[in-house]
Amino acid sequence: MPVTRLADVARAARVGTSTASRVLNGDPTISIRADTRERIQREAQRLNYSPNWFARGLKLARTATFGMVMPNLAYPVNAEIIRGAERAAAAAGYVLVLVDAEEFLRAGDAFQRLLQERRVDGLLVASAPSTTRLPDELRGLPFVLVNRRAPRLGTSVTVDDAAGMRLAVEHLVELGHRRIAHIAGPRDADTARRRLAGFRAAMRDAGLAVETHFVAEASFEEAAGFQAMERLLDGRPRPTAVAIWSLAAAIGAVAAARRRGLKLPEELSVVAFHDAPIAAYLDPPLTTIRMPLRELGERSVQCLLTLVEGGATPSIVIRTPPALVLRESTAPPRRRR
Amino acid sequence: MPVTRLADVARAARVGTSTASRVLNGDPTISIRADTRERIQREAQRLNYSPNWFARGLKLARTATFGMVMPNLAYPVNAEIIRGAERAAAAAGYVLVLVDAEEFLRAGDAFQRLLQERRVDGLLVASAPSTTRLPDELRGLPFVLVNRRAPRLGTSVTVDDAAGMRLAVEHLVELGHRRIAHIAGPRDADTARRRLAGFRAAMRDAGLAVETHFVAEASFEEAAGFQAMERLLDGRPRPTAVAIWSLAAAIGAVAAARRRGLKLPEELSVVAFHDAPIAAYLDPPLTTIRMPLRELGERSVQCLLTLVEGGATPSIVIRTPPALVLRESTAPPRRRR
DNA sequence: CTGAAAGCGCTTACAG
DNA sequence: CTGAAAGCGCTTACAG
Repeated sequence: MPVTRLADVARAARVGTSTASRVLNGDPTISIRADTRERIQREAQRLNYSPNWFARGLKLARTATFGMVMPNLAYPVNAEIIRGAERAAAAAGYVLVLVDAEEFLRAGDAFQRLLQERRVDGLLVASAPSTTRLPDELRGLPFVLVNRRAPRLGTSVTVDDAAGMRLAVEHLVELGHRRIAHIAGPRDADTARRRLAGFRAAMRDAGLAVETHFVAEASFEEAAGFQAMERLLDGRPRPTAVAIWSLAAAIGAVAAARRRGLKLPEELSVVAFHDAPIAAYLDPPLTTIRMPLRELGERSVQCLLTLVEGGATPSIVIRTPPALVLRESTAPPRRRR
Repeated sequence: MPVTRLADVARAARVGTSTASRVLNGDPTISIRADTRERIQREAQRLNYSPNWFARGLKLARTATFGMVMPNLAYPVNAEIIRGAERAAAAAGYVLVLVDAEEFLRAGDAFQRLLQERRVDGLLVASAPSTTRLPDELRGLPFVLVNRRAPRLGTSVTVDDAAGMRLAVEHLVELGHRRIAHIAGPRDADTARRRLAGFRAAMRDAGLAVETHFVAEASFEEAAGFQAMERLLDGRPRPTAVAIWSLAAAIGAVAAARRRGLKLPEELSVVAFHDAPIAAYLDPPLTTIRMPLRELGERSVQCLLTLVEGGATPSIVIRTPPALVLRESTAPPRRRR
């Protein structure tokens, strides 16, 4: 494969490489005869020229690449954040490179090199628990925290988790529920803490008590949701409804309720935080809270862009209102039982 | 951030850059006094040196990076392939960079540049339909098709889809089913065709007929599985069991059966191709066929590695036997009804 | 045993 | 209006 170099284009267009470079990069300070410019562009096209990325990167110390560190690539909810980020990055001429967080955090491994060798201009760090220490190699590299707030660490972009969970509670209250429980996420996940706070605030505003045994903690996975629901159902009085911090945990939780022989939604209403296509095909189809995740991805990239260009940017909370996706896992509580 | 260059290390160790380079890269042809070597290594360590990736890439025309084009990042099944590939790549000193197939195939967009600018040494192309044309920019770049067989295109690594589907059918036959249907994938997906072939072969070997209306086609998504199941259930005689080509389609299909009021597994047995944690939490928990997907990822990287090093490699079919994961969506058929 | 020098393919002051 | 030249940070024949 004979690769076309800038010199080839310049020769073909009968100009110097500097002129070719400036035309092809749209240098605004250049003044050049229209026909020369066209000749250069035509030849570049004809020879199918594209600049050698390494030569350019070496010269400019700039990669036009962002890395995105994502835990749980398998979680359908994350796909939407990724998609948003990819679009925004592409629009700005950047390539987005995805990195599995688990691999990323393993010290000494290949991904550390992404940073150490400055192969990316900036990093989007998504959804890691607050306790995670960012690798030292990150020093000096612009990054933004996606869906995670940690003021001491740096700029972050998050959605309004509390508002989302409030919406869930309000829906349940409106249906007539009073004994509403919450399956919360781990304490070290700030998203989880905000959802819990939103839950408590909404309950307070509705004049409802949150008994201690109405909050169960579950990590992200189905299995944890399953166990948390079992604990909830062991308590007395039993809740008539539960708002769950993640879709995966909700799927596990619903399985636990079913296993106990509870009829959903008649005997127990469930609403899950985050929506995904699969929610519509569960038994029962899950009522969910849809968050502006694509926007989350887009805005995160925009923040990173200004950081990379040397600007400063405050942390952002996306206030686009969450939406209730009404399906069949919520209903008015049974009267007495 | 003052970045350490090779020259800094060389100066600190009081050697030339060529010597430093050779020592740090473990050049086997070098002969050097042990203490000099140690001095160089010590200084590199102390100054926290890591080579500039662009300079090296420019010189060597080699990136130590593989790209992996993956459709449907959200599909939990893919996560396992990715994980396997990442591990194998890291073990060989390569970074694996994930690219969303949808973005990838959009012409003229940022990801084309990954190829055109030779930012990766090779490409893993996963699961695209057979009709997809690979972009022209791919010319000359080593690539392997993952989970897709297309001899005219190039080397591929696949699993034994037919054996997997055969296992599903045999399980159903053993339970006593005779009217077994199949929800197949799109005809343009070669994985789907092989699963269909495996289905037919296993049915034939069991002496069972496959009536035309016992094969329904569904794309990858839940919604398509839902519709395919409806078509299957509209036919007469009705199947007592169905083997489904993808987990997502199976989730949709089960929802359709449930919507019709069918009791699973008593009135209808279902087995899904591919396993994932979520399968255990569905209603009923899904019996699935577990394929060696991690191995698929690993072997694909190994193939790409030999390709990149200039070797030739035949296409591979991984013969590791698939496993039946027995859960609660399969049972003997009801007698008469 | 070790180092000076060329060159990978760009961009960009600088000089006409 | 345009081009020659330096230099980004490496690696590697080549010469001692």
